[in-house]
Formats: sequence, C-alpha cells, structure tokens
Amino acid sequence: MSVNSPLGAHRDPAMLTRQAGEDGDAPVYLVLRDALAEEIRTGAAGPGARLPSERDLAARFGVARMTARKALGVLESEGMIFRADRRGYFVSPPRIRYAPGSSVNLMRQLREQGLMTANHYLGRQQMGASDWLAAHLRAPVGAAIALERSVVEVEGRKIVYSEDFLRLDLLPGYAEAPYVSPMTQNIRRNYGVDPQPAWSRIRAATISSVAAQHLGVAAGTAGLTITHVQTHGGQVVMVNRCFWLSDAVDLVLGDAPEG
Amino acid sequence: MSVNSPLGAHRDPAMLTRQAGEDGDAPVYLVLRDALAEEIRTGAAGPGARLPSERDLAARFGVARMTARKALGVLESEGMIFRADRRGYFVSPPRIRYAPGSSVNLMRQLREQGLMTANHYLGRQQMGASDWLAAHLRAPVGAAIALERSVVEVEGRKIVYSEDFLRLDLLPGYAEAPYVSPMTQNIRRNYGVDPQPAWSRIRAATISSVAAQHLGVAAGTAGLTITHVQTHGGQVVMVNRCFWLSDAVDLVLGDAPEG
DNA sequence: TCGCTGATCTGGTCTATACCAGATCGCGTT
DNA sequence: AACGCGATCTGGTATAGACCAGATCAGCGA
Repeated sequence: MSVNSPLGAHRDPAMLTRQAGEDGDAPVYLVLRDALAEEIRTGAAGPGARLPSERDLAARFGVARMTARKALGVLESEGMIFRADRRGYFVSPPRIRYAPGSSVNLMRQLREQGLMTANHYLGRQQMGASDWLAAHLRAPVGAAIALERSVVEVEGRKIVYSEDFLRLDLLPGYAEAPYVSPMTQNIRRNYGVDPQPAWSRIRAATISSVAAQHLGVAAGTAGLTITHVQTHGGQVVMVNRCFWLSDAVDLVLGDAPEG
Repeated sequence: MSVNSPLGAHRDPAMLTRQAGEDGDAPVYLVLRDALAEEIRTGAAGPGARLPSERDLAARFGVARMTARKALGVLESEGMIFRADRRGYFVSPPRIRYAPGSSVNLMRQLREQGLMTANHYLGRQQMGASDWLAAHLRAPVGAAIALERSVVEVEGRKIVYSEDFLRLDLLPGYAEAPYVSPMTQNIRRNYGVDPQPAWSRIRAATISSVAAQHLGVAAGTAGLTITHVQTHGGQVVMVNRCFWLSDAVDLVLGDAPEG
C-alpha cells in the first residue's frame, strides 16, 4: 500500500463532529478509532499495509494531529496496528501464539506456526550479580554471571528482546566456549547440567529502554516482561528475562485450538 | 498524604532543562519520570499516597501540563502509580500475585496473600452465543448462554472485571437458580458437571469499554485479557473472560517464591 | 551502476490554551 | 448532626502551532 492509501479517502471532514444521537458523547478520538478500525477490517489493507500519516489523517478527518495520534495510539494498544519509529503505522499481522509453559523452545514454536523467523545474537557479557539477579538466582550479590542477549524477529518485525543470565560457577568452562543455540540444549549436553523450569512470571509493563532500543520502538512502549527461572538439583542455574511487544503475542496455557 | 505532598516541593523549576552531560538528549518527560520515580522510591509516600495534580507538577517542574501528564502516564504504565478518574494519581501497592494455571480460585489466592478483597456481583444475563462465543464454546451461534458478571476489588481498588459464559443446555436448571460463588464448585455440586481447565489465553491489550466503565478507569486503559475455557467430557461447558488492570498483577506459573 | 547528498516526509516531543464533566469539599440551611 | 448546593479542584479531551531527528527517496556525480 502506498502512502496514498484508501484509508480515510473521500471522507467528509465534518463527519467526526459529535452527533447528539448515535455516538452520544464519545470522544472524537474514539470515533476516529472506530472509523479507522472499520476501514482496516473491511478494507483491502492486509497485514503489513501502511496507514496514512498522522498529518494526513488529521487533515482528512478534520481533527488536530494530536487527536489523530491518540486514535492511532488506541488502535496500537489494541494490537490492531503497530508503529515503526519515524516510519509510520502499519496493519498488524495476526498475533503469534507462544506457550510459555511448554518445554518446546520459542523458536521452534514459531517455526511450527509457519512463521518466518530470525534470531539475532547480540553477544555475551560477563558481570557480577545485581540485587535483582542475586535474588532470582539465589546467589550472592556479585557472583559471576554470563549474560547472553538476543533479539527475535518474526515476519520481518523484531518483537522479543531476550536476556539469559547464567551462573558461571555452576557451568565450568562456559565462559570460554562460544554461544550455541538453543541454550538449554547446549547446557544439557555439554555441561552436565539439566535445567528444569521452576517458575515463571508474566508482567505487563513498559519494556526497558535497552529493550526498546534493540526492538526499534520508542522508549516507554507497552510490553510484556516474562521471567523464566530454571533450576537443577535445587539450585537456580539460569534466569531468562524477555521483553515482548505486547501487541504481537497471545500467551497460551494448555492446548488451545487454532485461531 | 495531602495534596500538598512532599513530591516535587522545593524544586528548582530549571532543573529539568536538558543537560548536555548526564541526561544527554533524554526527553523531558522521561527526566521528569525519573525525578518522580526517585522521590516515590525514597520518599515517605507509601502505597495509596496521593501525588500532586498534573497542574501542580507542571508548575513546579516548569513544564507544560501535557508533558507532566506524559511522565505520569509512563509511571502508570510501569505500574508504579495508578490513576483514579478525575480524582488524581496514587502510589501503587505491590502487585498482587495470581497463578492462572492453579486450581485454586482467584478469591482464595487473594485471601491467602492476606489482602482485603470484595467480590461485587453485577447480575446475570441470558443471551444467544455470538460468533466469538460460539467459536470458544464450540457451540452453534445463538445457543442459549448465561452470562454472570462481577468485579473484584482488592485493597479498595477495583482491578478485575470478570465475565462467565455458561452453556445452559448442558446445565439444566441453572437459569432458574440463584447465583452461587464460587461458580465452579457450585456447578460441580449441583449440576452433575465437573468443569476441567482446558486452555487459557493471556493477551495484553486495552480493556473493553464496558470493563473500563465498571472498573472506574478511562476507556482505552491498558490491561490484560485472560480467557479460561473449561470442559467436561469433551464439551466446553463454560468460558471465563476477565479484564485485569495490567499494573495491578503479576501472573505466576509454577511455584514462585515470595516477593 | 554505484554511492553520496540534500530535500522531504514521518513520528517524537513540547508548549500554551481552552473547555468539559465528574469528584470533592466547604458552607449554609434544616 | 444531617442534608443540599454550589465553588473549586481534578483529570479528560481538543486545538494550533512549533521544532527536532531519524528514515526515506530522488537526483546527481563518480
């Protein structure tokens, strides 16, 4: 779809004037949201299609740019569209499905859904355990930790920023070995440690600024933070923390049917 | 805490001027966010304490009201504060913990955390299955459904709006009987049906306008929508859909330690 | 053809102002 | 003490304008 998209074309700028009847006292930005949602739903604009710019929409619907921006923000937080920093707004593809409780790792789950995926490895850092990390690893503050970072791209969009924290004292030789994916399998085979899922936490909040940077979204973007803790023999071996763009995913527990 | 809170008092309005050094080119609203976050963290303002108004903050920090509002919006989406419609902003209590996979029902989980809770029953409606409902219930469109609605209040704040959809053809006599809580137990004892959790879906999105209304928050507020499907003998008996204010809860899978 | 460059487009941020409606609080009456 | 009413405070919405920096793209030069 070009910038001259069908969305909003041939529209009477006055149509968004509040009517005493139908829309009652609904805010203008919600009326505009509904109009856009309807056009996305019925229109020829499929997933990935570009929406008109904020300024375009504002002009066509006869509202201020900030009002159009707010309407777009609602659609974004509903997951119907997503924005790419300074490039525009696009119609969202269907949410991918991810079962955080499953033993099948993320990349494999994605491939089983027939999605085009890429795993961008961002490198390794060695560090001492922070307060947060020490509490989660049940290790002393300052314990030697390896941090592996990566970004997962699905259908051309980066949607997950992942951090793996590994206890080096329980994984002798890890610091000298190269990165191998998938990580759990690598550890199981080469380090005599069999990490088992202990517990996970799902939190809806803005993603960290580092994550936002790597995902190419504005700081303060809404997301899901999922923390996985894996143990072996009563000891926490690794903690995985990943930041998801919240509109990209449905979390599934149990055997959900397709769709 | 009164409206004349310590937050932001005795502050030099010029302090938010962008510095070439420390803050680099961080947006003003993020600088203000950090300042407020720091004061909340270190200050005497405990959970439930009221923050200064948007206009107050704007004046004290020397920024426009919309900028102060944006900073507050970030803190809200991070879960550090929450807003009550037209009443002000308040420091958030710690997130409650909810294990959606547990067989223990929500109210009991809350009580086990020592929280003050209330379950507001909103009444019953009888209806025909919509497209969405028919798909989830694996029932024909228009099938007879009972809808039970309720709101859960924790520590004085309404944080969950819940809808239970029940297949009346599988629960003879339900339509004539009064509402009994907890629902699953009621059904198990009185209708010869033993609902078992089949699958659940967790989605981060804005909550529905109906939910927003019942929770007393602005339309378009960010939330979590959790859908539970329960079956008996291969048939879907009930579907529960609840809307959580996303800053109020941590979802837990497995045995997470305290804190 | 390739690579650079500058114009242009886009969202991101920020200001200043205005009005509305719900929530609250104080004051006066009963 | 209880009630009612209005002033005031609050966030919610909306406008119009402005500037910035990253992304993009057309066109030019090597």
